[in-house]
Amino acid sequence: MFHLLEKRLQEAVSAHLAACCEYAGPVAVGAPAQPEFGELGTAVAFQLARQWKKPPRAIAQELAAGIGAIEGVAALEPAGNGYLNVRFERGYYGRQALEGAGGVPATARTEKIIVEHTNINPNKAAHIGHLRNAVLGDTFVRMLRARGYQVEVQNYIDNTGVQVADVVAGFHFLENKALDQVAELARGERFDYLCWDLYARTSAYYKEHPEALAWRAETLHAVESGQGVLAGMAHLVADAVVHAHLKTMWRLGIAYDVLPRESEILHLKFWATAFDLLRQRGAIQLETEGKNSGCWVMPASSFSDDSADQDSKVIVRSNGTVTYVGKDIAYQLWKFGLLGKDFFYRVWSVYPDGKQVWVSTDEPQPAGHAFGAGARVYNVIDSRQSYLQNVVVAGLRALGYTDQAERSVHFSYEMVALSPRTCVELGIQLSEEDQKRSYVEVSGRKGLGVKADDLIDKLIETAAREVDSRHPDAPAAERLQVATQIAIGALRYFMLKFTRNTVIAFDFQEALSFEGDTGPYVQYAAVRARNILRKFGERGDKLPDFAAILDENAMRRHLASEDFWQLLVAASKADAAIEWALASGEPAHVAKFAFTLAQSFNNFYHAHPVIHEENAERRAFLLWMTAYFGAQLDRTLTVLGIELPVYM
RNA sequence: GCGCCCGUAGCUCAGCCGGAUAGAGCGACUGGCUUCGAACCAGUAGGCCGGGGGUUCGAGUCCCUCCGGGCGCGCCA
Repeated sequence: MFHLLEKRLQEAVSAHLAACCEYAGPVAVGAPAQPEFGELGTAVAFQLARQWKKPPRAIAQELAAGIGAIEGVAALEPAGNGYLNVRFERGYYGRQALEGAGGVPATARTEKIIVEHTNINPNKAAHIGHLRNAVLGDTFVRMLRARGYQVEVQNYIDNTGVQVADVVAGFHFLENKALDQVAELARGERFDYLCWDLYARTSAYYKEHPEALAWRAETLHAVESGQGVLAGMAHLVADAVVHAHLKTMWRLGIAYDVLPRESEILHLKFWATAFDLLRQRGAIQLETEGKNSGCWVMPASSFSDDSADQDSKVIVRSNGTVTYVGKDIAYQLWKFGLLGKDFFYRVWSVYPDGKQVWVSTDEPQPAGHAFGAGARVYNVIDSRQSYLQNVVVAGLRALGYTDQAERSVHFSYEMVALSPRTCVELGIQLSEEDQKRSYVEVSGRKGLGVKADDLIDKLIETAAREVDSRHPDAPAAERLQVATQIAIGALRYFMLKFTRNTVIAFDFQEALSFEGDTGPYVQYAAVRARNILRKFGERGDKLPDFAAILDENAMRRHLASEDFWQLLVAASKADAAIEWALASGEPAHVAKFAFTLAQSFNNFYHAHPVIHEENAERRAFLLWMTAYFGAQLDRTLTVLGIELPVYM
């Protein structure tokens, strides 16, 4: 609702300035510093003052007089040295909020947006760093969908890379396991945990015995040829671990549409096609001398401003194999539908809610689902890869796809490290240097880190203790469900409360907290709102007909109270918050808004008893406010992927 | 050496293309449960927004510079 008025004001001011003075510059509209100043304001008069050589205050006055009536706006007030503040018509605003105006985007958007996230190497269990990736990506998807965008969620599976090869080498060479033995293990519980340990052990073994690296080479070679025991084992391991990852992510409410796999990129020769394109259009060139002799490289001038100081990037090695960046360029081309090739697809698995997730395959399938060919692509990838992501985008540009290069976004985020205190809890030995730092980086290769499922389990355990003590008589299964929802709420909120370029120093104590700026705080507010309405019903009262009782005049009477008015304005900002978060690419803003909204409701809850209100009209208003807050909290939590427990 | 990111209250962090008196949570201290359940609320203390220069009517926000910290810069992915 707020967003609607915000847009309306912005358009009115812009239109007026265009008509009267041929001004076409930007007009920034936002909430004033103090609520007493009004609901919205603009400082545009200060900008104009310079050009027009007039005092800003005079301009603000002219604007106030010239803009004319705006639907829903009661007054335009010049203020301070040149601000123009706006007061809403309270009765109108309340009534519009009641009728649900401004809740949905006016037009559904047809272009397809691809969001790629998670992308965990399928050779070990997911850890907290992967959780940040997946939660950020999933929440961004939910934000887009909430605003009417069509989104396709991809989770890229590198099932033929070094990491999988190392685990396979571990099974085969280090542990002398046969294919059927590994298959047996893969059918068991927590195969991803077993791989986690084996991966660490194999990596450690390489370090002690560098000659064992030949195992890796042999395995990679076998995987590429697709023949033999090692190749079969690689398939088995990767598939089993992908199933484990999807299960872990599903615990957090995260699902995917399609899993494009590296193996099909190889078999369907995506790279060969991309290579022809790159060569024909001169994006890459064959080096004939120097250290990169025999390699196809992308010149530094393609991706760097001061190319004198930068090395060119090898795309094809001197032995003819393609690097990661090369494969990623091919993959990006496919995402935009520019490769002229596609995968075949089959159903990988079905989620408990019936939704299907598809996987790429090289075997022809009956015509069915098609994926890729997006108009816009977001790649949720850790900021440590920004150099490589730049090269990939430069590849698009060098091919002449400048539009697509601009629509390919590296949705980057900083790593999740561990607090020193948490390292001690996990029994990780810290050097003296590390102890002084505020955080310590995790390492999958060394097996150091917090596994996602362990963390979720620990959160559920902590939440369950609280739930059990508060609701000892509730059925056990229900208590567990509530504890799970609280745990997931806490975890998702924790991963979202930081802006993307903040390094998270993960700390158990902090993450296990359910008070203050946390997910459960927001859930608690929403549960309270629903409890009021439920309790009201349990007393045998019927919910009043809000639309009939609360006409514009009634709204105006109740919203004359500054207290109620500020609460309603705060509650009505959900769309504005989502829109802002989308524009700035910061899911954290939605989390922040959810917290502020919950705070507002808790204030309301504490200050105004609803059920015990004796005046019927006022009670109806309070009940409506409760319902409105509840709906807004619910909506915001949905965007954050946080569920609403039946009680707390 | 080059590139990117960070530096705001004791701690962890917000701060919407530059706008009015810099905010929140935690921690500390004081108070509030026989009410719609206190996973809550009200209040107090706590700041030269890393230092210095510049642009501007106006700078936590933009530019330059220095200091401190992190991450990248492979024919690994």
